[in-house]
Amino acid sequence: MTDLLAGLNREQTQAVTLPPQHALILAGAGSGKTRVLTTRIAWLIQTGQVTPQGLLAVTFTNKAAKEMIARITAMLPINTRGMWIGTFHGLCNRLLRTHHREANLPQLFQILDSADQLAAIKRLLKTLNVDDEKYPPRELQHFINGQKEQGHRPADVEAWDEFTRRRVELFAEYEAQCQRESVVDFAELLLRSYELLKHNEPIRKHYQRRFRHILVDEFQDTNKLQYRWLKLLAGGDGEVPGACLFCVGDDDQSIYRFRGAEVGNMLAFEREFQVPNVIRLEQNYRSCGNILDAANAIIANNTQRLGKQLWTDQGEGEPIRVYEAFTDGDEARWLVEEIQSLVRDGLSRSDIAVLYRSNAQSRVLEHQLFSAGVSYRVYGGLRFFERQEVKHALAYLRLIANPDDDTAFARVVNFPTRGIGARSLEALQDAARTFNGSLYATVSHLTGKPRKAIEPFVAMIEKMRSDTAALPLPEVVDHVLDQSGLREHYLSQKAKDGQERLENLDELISAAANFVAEMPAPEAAVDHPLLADFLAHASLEAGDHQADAGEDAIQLMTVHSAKGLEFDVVFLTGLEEGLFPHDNSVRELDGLEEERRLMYVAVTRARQRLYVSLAQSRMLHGQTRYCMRSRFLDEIPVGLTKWLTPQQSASRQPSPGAFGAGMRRAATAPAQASRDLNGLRIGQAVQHARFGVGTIVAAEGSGADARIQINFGPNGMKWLLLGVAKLEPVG
DNA sequence: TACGACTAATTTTTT
DNA sequence: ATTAGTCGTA
Repeated sequence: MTDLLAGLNREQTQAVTLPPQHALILAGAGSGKTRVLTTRIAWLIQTGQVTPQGLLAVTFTNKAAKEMIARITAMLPINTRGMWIGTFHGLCNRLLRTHHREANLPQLFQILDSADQLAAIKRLLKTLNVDDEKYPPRELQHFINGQKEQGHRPADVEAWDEFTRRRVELFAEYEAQCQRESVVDFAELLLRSYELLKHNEPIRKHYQRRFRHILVDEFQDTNKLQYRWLKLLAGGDGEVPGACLFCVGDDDQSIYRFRGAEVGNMLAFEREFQVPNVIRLEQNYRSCGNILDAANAIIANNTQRLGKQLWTDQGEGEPIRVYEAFTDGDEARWLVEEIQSLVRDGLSRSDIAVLYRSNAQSRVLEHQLFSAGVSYRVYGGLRFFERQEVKHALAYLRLIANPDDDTAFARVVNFPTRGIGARSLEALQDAARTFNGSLYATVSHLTGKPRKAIEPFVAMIEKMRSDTAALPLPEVVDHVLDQSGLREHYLSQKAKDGQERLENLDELISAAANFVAEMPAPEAAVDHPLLADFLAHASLEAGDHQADAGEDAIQLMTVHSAKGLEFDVVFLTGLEEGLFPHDNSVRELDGLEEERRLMYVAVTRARQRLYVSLAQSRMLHGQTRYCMRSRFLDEIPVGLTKWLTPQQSASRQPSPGAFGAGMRRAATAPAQASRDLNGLRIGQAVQHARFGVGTIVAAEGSGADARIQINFGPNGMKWLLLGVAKLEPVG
């Protein structure tokens, strides 16, 4: 028992060995959060306080779930199979498969990923003849998911205006369509299993009795519905005592508000459960002192915090290096040189990360890295199960498992092309609407030319199903690739990237083989064993975000995707107003605080050395933008930084004289900036007849298009045409 | 059905 | 600058 706790600090030990009560662990960046969580689980089991079956552990990503399982198995010789450790969605899927009857779903229901969901919505709008200009599919998708995440069904939505009323109708139509097609989207997995537990007392009590300890990772990222789901499972119910909720999170690292995460859940949890144990893990084992001090100083500017101060006993380490480039290209060139010199000094490339706020920034960086021959890896591209050819193949498999899946049907009915045109499909959609059946089932009701065109497709799927019924899964996939004509299509010259796509299709067969190997053999002799499970796996786990994990390459990623990772050296690029913090966020309520948390996450990724860089001008959307340096840069105490270039960019609160000619390097300063701005400078105060006094924040375009952005304080942020606006310099 | 031309949008992302 | 999506023509 003691060896489990070996090496833990006081707070960590306290958290791991808490008595069976609710607990909230405020775990700062790099404070050993995952270790505490997994050790807590191992400790609970080892001390006999709970059996592996009596425990529920929830994470957000499959990666985190896998790591948790791996660490637990390393600590305890137990079989984790059968333990309920997984993502919210994975566990809900499990719940719904087990109780599909009670949840009013067929056992083989399919899961729509976001792209499938969007396709389904587009199809819905088309059949209902809805103007997609007025109701953009993406917006509707966001609306529907947002409502579901609030726990709302169409009847629960308060609609005060015509627009919302109509969207609610479409929400209801969408639900009907999903039910008809036996498909379930991500939000629905959550909501459906929440409702199952809520309304089915025997099932609810069964799980409430079973789970004595519920542990939640990244609790700050939970949305409203997820929190309610947890409350339902953990809440006592009459004679059934409540479970212990052990929530681990960091309010300062809450960066997913834009997709529904509610940091407020942390406070709500503490209040509603009268949490007797709030433990702060503030000792950081990752970063040097200077880096932590910078992070602490930055996050201290946020007002809505639970409060935490990271510290380390590692010493202050190196200063934070700041580089100010003239252009984004210069920034990238400098970065590559610096990286090359680090590598020459013996640092391995995979220990270096280049972070940016938005994906668009990676292009310039990649270009320079590529020309210099430095190998790199970009996170966040298409994932395996999201690739076009893979989705096509999966669509055929989905039709075998569930012919009513109209999304899959529509996707491949004419791919590879088999002469089924828009007219035939329209006829089919109309007929399906009148017969209130699936596209697949409606084909037999068609007449004339459309029927002739589509019938062979249905026959083909039928043949596939019977031919493959008794085959093992990988062979099913192989067979489908051939019989559908997909392989032939990508083999032909006209398909672009054919070779690569064929490789991915082969990879899909391997994925199926791996999946089968990791699954227990199916009990009964059923047709297409494991097919539905494999399809669920494909939807719930889209595959790795990165390619070639083994290669020693520089890691490029957005700050968001860097959360949870750490590197010896971090380059944080594009520290400019408008970019980081992003313009769109500054306008939102509390948006700036979230951007600052993002900055905090970025800074705390670095172990040894942190570089922070910015460019005075940057190509954005094909136009050069002139930028001020980010306010976040100014929030780092001066004593912690070391400027590699003379400080020259405008700060947000300009001090008198800071922009004098003497501060600029005359020979190399970007000449356009002053020329295009008619003698005005970024950071300069100007007077406008209507808006009053403001500060020039940014400029873009040239000639007649030249526009400048001015912060008029209480009168707001305005973009004004330089040639039109009458501006007087102030001071 | 396939291709080229034109238009609009372009923060962050897991499941 | 780029890319996805729509529209009209061959």
